[in-house]
Amino acid sequence: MKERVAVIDFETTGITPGREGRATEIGIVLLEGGVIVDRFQSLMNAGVPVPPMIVQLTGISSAMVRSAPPAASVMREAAQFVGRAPLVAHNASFDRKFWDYELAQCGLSSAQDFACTLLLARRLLPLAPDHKLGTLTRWAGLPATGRAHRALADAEMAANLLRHLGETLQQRCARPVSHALLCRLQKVTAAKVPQFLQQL
DNA sequence: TGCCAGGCCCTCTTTAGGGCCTT
Repeated sequence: MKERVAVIDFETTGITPGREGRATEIGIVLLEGGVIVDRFQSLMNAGVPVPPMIVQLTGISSAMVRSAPPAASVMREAAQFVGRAPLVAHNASFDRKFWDYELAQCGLSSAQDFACTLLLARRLLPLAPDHKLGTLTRWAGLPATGRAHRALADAEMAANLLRHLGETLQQRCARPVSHALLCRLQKVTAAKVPQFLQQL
């Protein structure tokens, strides 16, 4: 995939954006031609405490968040860093909710397409034991990127997985793999993937 | 009042239910 894409991951205080869930950290990896060309990572302070379960999961504490830059300024920087690049995330429906919500908090919006490595892995790697990001990374023999459940390490894992999925797709269809093609593929039901690939 | 995610996918399905995946 020659084009530039931005692979994104949020750490948050909960599952649903709003009063209960706010972003605590964002990690973004810019990928060009399958190669990581730039990285962005920042903790962010949205003015909410981090629940103990989340501290245990991510290692991100309320004290760390309190001393971080305001969420709005981090999101403005993140939006500038991403620019017009299409986005990718693992279980993108989750990260998209927080991307849209946190951007809206500082008066910004985003219209980029989101490709989802979870949906793509279910279609292209059906034999994996499960489709968690960590499992897929180990199963495919992709490099370790650091502490799981930290935003930049998870974004790098998802970027490596995206590259692997691109290579897998390339082997199965004789045409260049683009973000637009991945977005089309993830909308095809799993059972119809062979037919979809054959018609390319 | 009490509860509280939601999109996707599979199947013992489609007038539904339950598991996966993200924090």
